[in-house]
Amino acid sequence: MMVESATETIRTTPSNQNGVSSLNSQSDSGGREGGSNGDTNGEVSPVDLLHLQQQQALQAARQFLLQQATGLNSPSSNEAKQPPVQVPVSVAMMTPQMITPQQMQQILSPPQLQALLQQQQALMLQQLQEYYKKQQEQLHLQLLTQQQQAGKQAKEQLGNKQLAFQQQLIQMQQLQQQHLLNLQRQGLVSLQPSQGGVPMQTLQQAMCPADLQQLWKDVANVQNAEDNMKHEGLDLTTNSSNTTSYSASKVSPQIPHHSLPNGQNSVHTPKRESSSHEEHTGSHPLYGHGECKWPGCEALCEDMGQFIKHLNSEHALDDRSTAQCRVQMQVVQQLEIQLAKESERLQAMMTHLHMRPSEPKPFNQPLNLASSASLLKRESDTFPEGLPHPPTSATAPITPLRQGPSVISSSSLHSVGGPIRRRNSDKFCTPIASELAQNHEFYKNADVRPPFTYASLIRHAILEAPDRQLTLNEIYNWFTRMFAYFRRNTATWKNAVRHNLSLHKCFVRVENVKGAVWTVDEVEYQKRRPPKMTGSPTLVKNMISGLGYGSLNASYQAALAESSLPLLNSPTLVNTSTGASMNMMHVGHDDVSSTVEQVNSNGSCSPGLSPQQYGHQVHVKEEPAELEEDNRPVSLMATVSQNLALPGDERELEEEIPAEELE
DNA sequence: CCCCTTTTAAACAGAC
DNA sequence: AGTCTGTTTAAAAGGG
Repeated sequence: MMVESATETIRTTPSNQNGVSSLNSQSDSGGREGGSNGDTNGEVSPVDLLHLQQQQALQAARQFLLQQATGLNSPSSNEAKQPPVQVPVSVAMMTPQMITPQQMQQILSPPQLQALLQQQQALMLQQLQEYYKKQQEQLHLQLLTQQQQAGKQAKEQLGNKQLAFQQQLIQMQQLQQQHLLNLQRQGLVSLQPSQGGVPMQTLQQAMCPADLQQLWKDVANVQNAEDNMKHEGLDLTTNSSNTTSYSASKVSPQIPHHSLPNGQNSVHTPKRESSSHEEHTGSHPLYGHGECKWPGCEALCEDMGQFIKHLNSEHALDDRSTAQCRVQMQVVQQLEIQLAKESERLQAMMTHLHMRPSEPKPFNQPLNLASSASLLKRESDTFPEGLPHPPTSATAPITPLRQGPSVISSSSLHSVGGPIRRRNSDKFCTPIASELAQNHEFYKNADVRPPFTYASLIRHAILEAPDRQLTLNEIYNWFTRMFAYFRRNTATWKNAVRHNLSLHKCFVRVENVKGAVWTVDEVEYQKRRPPKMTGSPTLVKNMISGLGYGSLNASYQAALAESSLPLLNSPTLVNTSTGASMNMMHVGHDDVSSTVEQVNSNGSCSPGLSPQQYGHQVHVKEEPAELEEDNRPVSLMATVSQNLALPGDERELEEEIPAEELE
């Protein structure tokens, strides 16, 4: 393989994601105090430029999210063609101020980010070019003017000024080139919707981390201003306008807002169909805590009368209100669909587990974790599994919302936290496969370090093999084949691979006819890493709060099913859904990986559980006994039943759900 | 601060 | 002798 030979010595930065961040830092710092603007006119400085970019990105991002969230198909978006670049509603619904950059990354899957980025980059590029052009023109003009006046002015002065201008001009050009180069380097310039392999990196490189951070921050800030409208949350109108004015004013007014098909959509849409506005009655769902609860509005109204007045004046039947209304309708619609689905699923699950289908509790549902993107973050043993075939979730297809198996990946969750631990959730089949598949493509082409540990990668590689065993060399090949990242620094990661193979008990070396092969001892693998995973509690909470929207990540569901089933009995937990369920989800989510992986090899699995896992391994070394095929598959069921049987018994729970998590 | 996991580096041994 | 494989040890980084 070229891989081997390609032992590039180029950027051998051992540090993980360094490469990514380092690149961009320049753009950021570059503009910083550049103070270049000060003198001549109120020219826009690099700093402003950056702001501009950020704003654009921000807009694009918000647009994207909202778009996805509302399900409104803006004709302009080119992702239309692209498969499942979707963001779960819940994401958009999340309390804005809580969305951190990291979470964003985690929320959006690589492909999504790519799409988003591409969009945004296209815009930015375009605008940048225009901007540069303008600037140059202006400079030239000024230069000319100066020259003309030169005659009357002291030569020295002129010389200085000219020099200054020229320098500025040069600076501009350099900046521009640099920027373009930068963009090109990342392949951003070619905004083909193909999405083939624009790596995550791209995003990060195109915008330095700082930019990104800023971007997210801005998003948060802007939205922050509107307090929590998580419920109503979809009011783009105010948001977008705020955003623009707010920041645009700071920057340069030439920011074209056109890029936001959606936002305007809500404002300008001339349609006035649905006009469900018959609020103002006794108890006003739109009024609470002295505030108007209209999406995006938080006008303070001391009393009902005032509120009514406000309502009639501010939220009369106009285009805007209508648009907002429609959005809300969509939201509700989606939620209903989702609810129905989840309910159905719950029923099936309970039935399957021999539980009384008690009340179709509508409550469990609200747990949508719209997470996606299994972006960065290491951990999550999960692995982008879906390599071979994306077994669409057994359930998912229809709803636009949920349709995104690709969008939702458990990994994201874990990622949040860190190491997570997996349990025997392997039995579950989750729809994430497809998503992973996507990610897989991504990692294959993007020189991005996969967010998985060596151990999980190795395991995956081995499990993916026909007979679940690979030679060291085959493992190497798998790495290089699957991840662009591992096509360099071979010595380093190979050493790591060997090290991992030797170090972890879960990897068993088996003497084979033609040599030695490595296999995976699932039991051991599951055992390791007792440390509880902790997804960022915040994120979790956010998701929950923002939740109620979006789709329930299958993986989470699986996790939920696994770990929480026993808890379903407890009304408290169920109702509260938030805390408890969240945690539970957490607990399980890392399992996804395994789940996924299994899905892969098996090809398909029933939503319930797929018994046959990679059960049989070629045990050799030590204790072969325990893990007979028969035993494995049982785990889930066993666990469940055990739990069911002994509600009070902590045994299993302890393992799966550390006390704290249950808290 | 301690513990644990993961990653990276590197030394070393045995086999080919 | 050089390369591959495997095993170990150590240290640093990150998180809980």
